[in-house]
Amino acid sequence: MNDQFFSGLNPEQQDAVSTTDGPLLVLAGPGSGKTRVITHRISYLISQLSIDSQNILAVTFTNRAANEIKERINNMIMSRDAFNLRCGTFHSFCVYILRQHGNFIGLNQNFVIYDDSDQLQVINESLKELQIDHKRFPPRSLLASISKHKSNLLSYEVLSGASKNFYDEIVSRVYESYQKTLNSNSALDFDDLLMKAVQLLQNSQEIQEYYSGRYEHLMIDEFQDTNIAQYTLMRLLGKKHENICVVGDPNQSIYSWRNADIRNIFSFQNDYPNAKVIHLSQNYRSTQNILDAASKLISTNDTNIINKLWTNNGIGESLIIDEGYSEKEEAEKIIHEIERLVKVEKYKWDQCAIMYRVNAQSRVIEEACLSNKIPYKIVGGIKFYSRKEIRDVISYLKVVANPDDDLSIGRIINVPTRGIGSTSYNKIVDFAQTNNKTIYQTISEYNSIEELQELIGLTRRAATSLNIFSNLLQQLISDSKDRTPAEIIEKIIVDVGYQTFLQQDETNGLDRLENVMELKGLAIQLKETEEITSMTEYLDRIALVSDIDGLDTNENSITLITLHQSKGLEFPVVFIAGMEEGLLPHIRSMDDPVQLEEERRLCYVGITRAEKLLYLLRAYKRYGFGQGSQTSIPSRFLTDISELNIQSLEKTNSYSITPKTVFDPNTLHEEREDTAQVLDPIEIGTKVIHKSFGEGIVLLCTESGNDFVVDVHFSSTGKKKLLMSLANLEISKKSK
DNA sequence: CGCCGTACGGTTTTT
DNA sequence: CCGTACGGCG
Repeated sequence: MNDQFFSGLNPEQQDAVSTTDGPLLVLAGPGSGKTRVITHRISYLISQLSIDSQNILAVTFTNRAANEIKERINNMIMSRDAFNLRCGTFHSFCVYILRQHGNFIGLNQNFVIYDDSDQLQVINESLKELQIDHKRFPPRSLLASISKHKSNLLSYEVLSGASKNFYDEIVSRVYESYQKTLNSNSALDFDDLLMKAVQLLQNSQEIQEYYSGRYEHLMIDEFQDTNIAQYTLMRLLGKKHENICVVGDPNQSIYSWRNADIRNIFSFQNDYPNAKVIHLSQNYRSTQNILDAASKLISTNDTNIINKLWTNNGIGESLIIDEGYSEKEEAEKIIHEIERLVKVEKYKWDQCAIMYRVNAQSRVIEEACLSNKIPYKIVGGIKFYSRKEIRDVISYLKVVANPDDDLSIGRIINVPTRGIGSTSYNKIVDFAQTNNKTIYQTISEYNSIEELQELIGLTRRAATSLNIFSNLLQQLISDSKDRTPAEIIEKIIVDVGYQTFLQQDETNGLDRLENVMELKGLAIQLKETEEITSMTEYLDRIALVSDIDGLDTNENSITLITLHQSKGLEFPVVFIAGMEEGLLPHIRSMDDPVQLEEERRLCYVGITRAEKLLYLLRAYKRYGFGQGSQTSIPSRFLTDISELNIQSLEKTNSYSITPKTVFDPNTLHEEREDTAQVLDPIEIGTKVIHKSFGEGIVLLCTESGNDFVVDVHFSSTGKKKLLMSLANLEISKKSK
């Protein structure tokens, strides 16, 4: 029976699956069957050792990975039992225990989760209050510092008075104000989810006893990307049984910027001296050529933990490195090569992936897909939840779930416009603050127009509007008790008048309404598929699961994805675009050797996603952030692997592969005449055509660096200032 | 109070 | 280029 169970696993993998007593550290290279080990291990525990599946906790890095594991296990053991397995991210697990037992540490059970932009808004408000210049202390950087403290489980109380320098002092002050705002709004940010969960297990004897024995077996995937808070949580959860299996690859650690701490791997060995260590180094995914490139690249890192990759898959095709003149040509080359692979080599669209360092790169590639009619999907990057209309509706939902959320109330109090402007709003906030109440408490307590006028000092008009708003909220909140999220969204659209409000926007109103309808559609879908019926469940789900799945699964299309998100995936054909200094490695990481090594690991992750074919592309010229296009230097990562067997694409229409091209990154790029890029000033009075504004007349044209600023009067929209290199103005034939 | 205009700034990666 | 923030006017 066991023989059958282990068939298809190599001895190390078998060892990793069946070592189920005590701590286990699995150090596994890319493509070594990590997920396989985890799924087999869980199945082994359930089917061979008769462990009840609800006593197993498996932690993954993304929800996508969790779903994959669940699905595979369902297929393996075909029992409803597998359904009880708790498998998901640390964050989702924390939400789960906090919703159940958060009250033990005084947490409001209806807490809402704040996302990145909520956090920034709170920081900005804190800066105003503390009179800190947001230019000298950029909110993003303050937020990163605060987040770092939180990941290390440092509260502002602990921190206060310990500042070593002025910046630290500012951080700790902002941290305090920020945290107090979150607390009074009953809101948790992503770091709080972990921090409060740790607090819960540490501070409540009762809870600690329960949870430290609750899970007989603990499994953590992508262990190299856990932070201190997560590590602490692991220690607490595994305290009684110590059956903790962690799987990771130090060379794939790419989230230190999110406070992941690679030292967790060493801590594990220190904290569990009896831990067994298993190495998995055989690669089942890629060809030897691809692995050689990966090994060569990663061996350039000083902190590389040597883990020579090997495979029985054979040498495979050579790597292909090539250059486009511009990022546009880079994209065209990729797309044409994919077309060739599909037509000639019989690959399928969904076997091909294009990876890049920053989301912004996806746009040109997307355009190339559109113009060549190539089916594609973009993973992540879609800022669905950051659209105004979506944020508005979600703010309503958050308030319904947790009326204490002042931030969300502030967002909706005058949306749709109902006559409560900033002066009135400030009066309300001041009044609420001096009386130590939340906004909702204030407006529902003093719920007559007269009271609002007298106590808060509002005008009659504002007080009337506020009274209506207050009643509206109370109605929504009481309605939500026996209604589904979808029904509440419908109420917001119709009864609250959000639809009418959107219809005033003549240009995008319909699109925006459609987005809101999609949000409602998601609520309906989640009710059917995951039985999500309460508002908190719905909001938790939206906050925790970033990718809108179900939208593009099973679709036969190529994949556009950032290198970070590609972790854990594999594709027969992988293209990495933008192999340039400043992009990969990213300019913000180039002056710090530690960050530079992480960039190299990131590239390593990308390379090792490829099964059969790997293409590394760069552009000779690329549009910079400032203006105009700039020539770029080939990435040092190309130089790292330049001695290997490498070919390039032939510059014919079909871009077929040239055999035996010797590669030298420094001679690869060709100087070429600027063709369309030469900019000439346009004479005043010239008639021009713009893609979206239509016809117009040039009023003024002034030089600005390598570029020109053109003032145009359009018949459609009037006067506009445009940057010539970006505007794509076409000179109308009618003018002389 | 609400609308419209202009000025400005911003781009790493994400649970 | 694009979205947001803020100031002035009706």
